Amino acid sequence: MPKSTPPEADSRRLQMADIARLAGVSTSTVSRALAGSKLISEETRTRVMELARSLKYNINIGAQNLRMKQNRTVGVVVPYDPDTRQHLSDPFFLSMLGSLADALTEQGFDMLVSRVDASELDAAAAPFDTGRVIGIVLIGQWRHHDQLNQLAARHVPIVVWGAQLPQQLYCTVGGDNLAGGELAGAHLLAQGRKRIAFFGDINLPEIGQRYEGLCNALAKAGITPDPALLVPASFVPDGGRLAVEELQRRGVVFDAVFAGSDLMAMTAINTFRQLGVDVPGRVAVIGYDDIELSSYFHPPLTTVQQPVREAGRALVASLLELTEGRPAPSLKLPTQLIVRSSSV
Amino acid sequence: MPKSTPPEADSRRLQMADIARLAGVSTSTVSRALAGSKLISEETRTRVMELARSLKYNINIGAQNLRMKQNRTVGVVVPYDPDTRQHLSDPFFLSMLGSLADALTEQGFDMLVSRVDASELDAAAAPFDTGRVIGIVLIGQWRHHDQLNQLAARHVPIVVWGAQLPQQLYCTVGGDNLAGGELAGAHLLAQGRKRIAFFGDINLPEIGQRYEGLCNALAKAGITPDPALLVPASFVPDGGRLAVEELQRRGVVFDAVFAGSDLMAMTAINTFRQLGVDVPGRVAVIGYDDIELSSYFHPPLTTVQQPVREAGRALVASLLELTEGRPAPSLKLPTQLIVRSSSV
DNA sequence: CTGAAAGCGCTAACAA
DNA sequence: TTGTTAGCGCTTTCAG
Repeated sequence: MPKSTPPEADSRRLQMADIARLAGVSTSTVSRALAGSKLISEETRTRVMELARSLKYNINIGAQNLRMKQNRTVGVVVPYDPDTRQHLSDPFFLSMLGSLADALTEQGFDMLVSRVDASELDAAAAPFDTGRVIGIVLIGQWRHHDQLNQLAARHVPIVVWGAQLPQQLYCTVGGDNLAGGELAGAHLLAQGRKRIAFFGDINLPEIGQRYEGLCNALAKAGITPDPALLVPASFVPDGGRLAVEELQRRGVVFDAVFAGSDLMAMTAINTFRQLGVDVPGRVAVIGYDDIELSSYFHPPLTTVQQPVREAGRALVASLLELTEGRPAPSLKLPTQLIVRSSSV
Repeated sequence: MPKSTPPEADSRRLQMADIARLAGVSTSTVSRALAGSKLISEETRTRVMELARSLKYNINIGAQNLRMKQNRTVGVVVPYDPDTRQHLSDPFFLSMLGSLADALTEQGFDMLVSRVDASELDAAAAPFDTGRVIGIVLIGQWRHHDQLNQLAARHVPIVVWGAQLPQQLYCTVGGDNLAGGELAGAHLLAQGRKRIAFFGDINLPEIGQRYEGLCNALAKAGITPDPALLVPASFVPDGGRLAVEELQRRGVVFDAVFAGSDLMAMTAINTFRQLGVDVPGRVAVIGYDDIELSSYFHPPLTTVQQPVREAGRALVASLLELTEGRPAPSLKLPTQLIVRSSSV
């Protein structure tokens, strides 16, 4: 185990006391000057600031935080699900990370990123428990509703990207999965498709709501969902391929696929191509997320767009509410159907 | 500006002194017990530990760090280039982030992620200067060689993902771009292609070396590179399309494209498709990076794989060397040609 | 084996 | 306007 301290051998790090000595004042004066306090005379203030700048002195934030009992870091944790293996490599999650980085930077906060094994989700609170961050944004609700509730009950300031569930103690920000699913369903129905297969694990709250949305759309068209068309695909790399094969094995008739994620839709389309099934001719396919590559795909993928930009901002805003002791209501962000060639 | 302190109104955070009082010992004893010191009797140690666990007490790392002058956080900074606009949304960079997260977690380090405007790159050192991190991993060398040299000269422990350059004071870890370029060129030549266009800004060190590799391959085949085949595409979202259009405008003959990134290759292929140009029939296309979606693309993309997994580990390993005062030689990681359908 | 006391680098009363 | 002093939450001599 390597030590983690730089060798202060040669040039010890500059401290406030050094600046004070060099400026011929007390550390309090330096502290005040650097903080822009009005208690300090214009003259000394600029003198101290100049000195500090020319010496490239920087305040030690750790010490400052300790003294002021403050902190401007938020934790972003990405649960790593041992089953599905979806982790920090999923394009959608990664884009959420980027969006969060932007939103936090904008607000002057630092971002401490960690991965945690989803099966021990309380570990997600570690950065908070140890005082490193003022709160946690968790990307990926999975099926850990209960563990998340426990965290919230422990008063860990946490906001989760995911679906709003009944009996929920924690704050969620998420896309409107129900509406998104319905949008997708309605679009497919409008194209004359009636046998719509759904790929995804409906035990995951978000996926479940997307499926429910699809069912709503079907209901409005007077169609009863056929359980044979529901394939419990997971987020494994080739989930789409497996789902298509399962569908074939079942020998069920279908003319459209609504996949729980873009990645799944893409692998499904590739599998169809290998099988000589024309997309969208024989089967219309629609994905979910609108990751960047969806538009580059062939055929360009019709999909439901998640509001990633807004998501980052909203997650941060809600977390800040929580850390200030105000309640943060869960939020449902609007989604949008992006029609491209894979479904028309 | 929101305040960033949680309301300690109700339940003040537990401290060591609380545990000490409850256990009827001194804080020193608690400190030692929790640290697993052998100076403490088996009995008190377990008693204290039990108590701490049952009360869910956690050591305040900030205070601990201050006192011990240590730190187990490393900064990962992603420069945001105002020109090319490539930032935290590029799939390759994002996957590097993931890989770093893994490598750091493995070593028990936390990861502080920040974005900085590449035009003020010294800001990259801020987390180090303020004592928040023990060193910096910078993803994206761009053309900021000089600024990076300055950071290194200031003794900021920093390792950069990118190309090794002459007169370089900082440590780089990167793929072997020269070999990668040559691999790609040789492959294309082996397919009988002789007029190979290159898409990318060769002023960027990594891209430049890839082009140089291509030229080496051409030279070995006795072919002189044609400047008309070099298109200075950038990383803008549809760089590939623009490059193809430029090529057409030039009216130059070509039978292959080597793109500086997979994204560029993909948009190029899409453009070719729209123009009715068969890939790989009329034009073979090869990308660079091997991002996850390359294999899902149609046609599946031939590309040069960057060793992302190893990269994360290597970057972290080198940084730790630096922080311990040891020199860290720059590293060139082997790359690999992944042949898929877009080129054969 | 345990406790008292000093101090990490900084800020904030309180005095001057 | 400035300095003195105490102390943020922890670890570690140094004594017992």
